[in-house]
Amino acid sequence: MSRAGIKDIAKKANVSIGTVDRVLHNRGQVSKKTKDKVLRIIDELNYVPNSIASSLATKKEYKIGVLFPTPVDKNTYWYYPAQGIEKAMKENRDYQIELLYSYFEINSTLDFTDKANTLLDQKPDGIITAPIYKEELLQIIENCDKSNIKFALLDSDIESTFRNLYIGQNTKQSGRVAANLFHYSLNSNSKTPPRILILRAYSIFQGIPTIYQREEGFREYFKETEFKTEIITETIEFKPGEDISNKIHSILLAYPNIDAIFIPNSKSHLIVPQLKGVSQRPLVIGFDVLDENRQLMKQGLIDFLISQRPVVQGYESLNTLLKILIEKRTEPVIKNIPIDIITRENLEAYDHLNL
Amino acid sequence: MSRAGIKDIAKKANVSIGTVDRVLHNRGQVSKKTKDKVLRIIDELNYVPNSIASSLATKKEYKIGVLFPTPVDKNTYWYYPAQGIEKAMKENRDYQIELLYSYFEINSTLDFTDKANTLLDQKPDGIITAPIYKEELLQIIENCDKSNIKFALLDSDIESTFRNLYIGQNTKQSGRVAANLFHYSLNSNSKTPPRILILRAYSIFQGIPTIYQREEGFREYFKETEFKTEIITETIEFKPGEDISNKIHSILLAYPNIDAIFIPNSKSHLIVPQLKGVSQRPLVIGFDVLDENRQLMKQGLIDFLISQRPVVQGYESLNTLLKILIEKRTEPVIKNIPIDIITRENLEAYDHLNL
DNA sequence: TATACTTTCGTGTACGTTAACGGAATTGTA
DNA sequence: TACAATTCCGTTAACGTACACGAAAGTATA
Repeated sequence: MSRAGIKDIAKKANVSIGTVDRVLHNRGQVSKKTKDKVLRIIDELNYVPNSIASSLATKKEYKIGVLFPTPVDKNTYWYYPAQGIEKAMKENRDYQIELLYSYFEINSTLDFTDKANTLLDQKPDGIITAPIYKEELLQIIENCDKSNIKFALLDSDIESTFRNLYIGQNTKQSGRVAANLFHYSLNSNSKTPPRILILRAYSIFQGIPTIYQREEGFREYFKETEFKTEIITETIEFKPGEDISNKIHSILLAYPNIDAIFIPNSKSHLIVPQLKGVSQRPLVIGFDVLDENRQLMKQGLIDFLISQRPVVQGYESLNTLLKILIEKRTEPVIKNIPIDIITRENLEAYDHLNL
Repeated sequence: MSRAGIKDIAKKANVSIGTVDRVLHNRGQVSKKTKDKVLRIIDELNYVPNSIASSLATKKEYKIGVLFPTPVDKNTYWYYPAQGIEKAMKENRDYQIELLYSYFEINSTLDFTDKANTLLDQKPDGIITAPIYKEELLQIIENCDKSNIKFALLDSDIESTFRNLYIGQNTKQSGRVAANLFHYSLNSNSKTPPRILILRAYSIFQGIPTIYQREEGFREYFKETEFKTEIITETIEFKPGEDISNKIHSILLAYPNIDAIFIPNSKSHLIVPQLKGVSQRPLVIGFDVLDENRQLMKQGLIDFLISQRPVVQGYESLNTLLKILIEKRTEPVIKNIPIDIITRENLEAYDHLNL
């Protein structure tokens, strides 16, 4: 026999499907006695709702807010999660989903809270965003909890005290992966230990924890292994759109005999073009396969890129959030994103939708 | 206004929904004149069927055959695609799918055609299998075409002259990826060029094209770059279950000063345990994150594994095949699987479901 | 006991599509 | 022209669930 439905339950419990429905959705209006009976039978038949029929019957429209930093172009990380969300929208076009996009200035905590609150005013069923400014975010999440707005966090290094949906990579570990690749690639039996430059360039207010966590993993790896290195660190803070080629140029000039550069965020494309003239090119590991990074890797200016699949993250966020809303789930869902190693040789094998 | 439905079309065309349904599904019984009219209006309203309602209304049961080599345990590659298929089954439990599993002896072409034909006798709607024995497969595919049985090929290096669904990796390129990793990791400025051993071990009758294609890419890479290497090749054919540790041991003894070993298939776990005593351990690159390979990588006996995401392949095969059957698609679908690079450091970040 | 109110429950319609059934219109045959 | 065969098309009952509506039963108040 095929799966038990609401009708089977009703028959077996000598009640109507209406009653079963009320029990299933906790709508009250059912005496404790019959409720218990129905629940028992639901359990007995181990009823699983037919989500197809369910979503056909409900005409509910889901409003979902998307709160990202403004993506200027394909060289902004935040361009990509939105791609994944759009893909998920297409696949779920049978559901009524209204997307409320909202963008905030990446270097302004004020703008973040501002846009977040505007979004909340529209009373969405769920919100997709990222923990760029954790302190401020905590406030927002508290509000959401009160209004029962579901929460999906991308790029979140998972140590959730919050609710709902978390999608992200083990950030520290991704730094270790970078170190490991250097370990393999740098010549160990030269007399002096290899010199590695860690180059942080960001326009986020006070930087973002991600960068430091990656760096932490990076250093930890070398400390654990017997591999000796000399690590130099440089930081560039800049405004979005600002031309920093000079700053970078002078840093690179200051350290002429560097063996490797570690760029702990997506900004390789701002840095490595300055390496074009250099004779003994250092090894470069960066993050995120942005459009320009991809080009520079093809040209041989970037050796390794570590991807955190932003498109997949976006895709999964909407998909899973929707599932949470439909199935009225409450336990938090955690999706761990693999740490992909991209080189010139496997770059083409990843189409942009699974990056 | 929301999406146009079958009813809207009917109204606008002054026909009944029955007629619209007939033209939508090409069931005939409609005069050319009204058919054209309906088609025009379908186009005008750019009607997209509501697949939710559709799948609720059809009670069709889909029979899908799965034809794989017998998976003995978690160290058989073919254990993993089945995992993915099971995952897809769970997600699609609202559809009525009957899975017809069929396993053949991996070293017998006869058993393959035999099991394949038995499967076809059961008249499935689709078949999922892999091009292990291409010649024999061609026959089967021809038969399927005649009976309009849809075909999904896993692990297929895409150069499809066939139909339906192809899922696979660019095999040759994956060999290049391996070479590229050696290129980074092997010490270039020693006096003698590094010595690389290619070790093929298989129990498939006459080997499988995949192995040779990977090898081809591997050699091609070194030929293209100026990187000098000495490449030695050894082959071991064995019966499933046979203990080949002695054979491997003697091969490794024969080449004591090897710098690296390239294992172009999933059999690392049969080979590298023999390296345990060796003082100057060679670099090892293998394929596929099987259970044992994973352990050996953790122990440091395997440096890189290249994954072709067998679980994902299985998952996608059923999912997409189902979509093809439901939407009655005819154009072939091709899914390109990324070439994942796995190391000790990012191993844990891939849970077995996205490998 | 009559009336009003509350709780509990059953019925019916809807969601958009599928597909069987049978009636009307058209064509063919004598 | 009458009748059968065929083609065309409309009606209707599903599919499993959601939810509004109102009826019945139970409880409280006079």
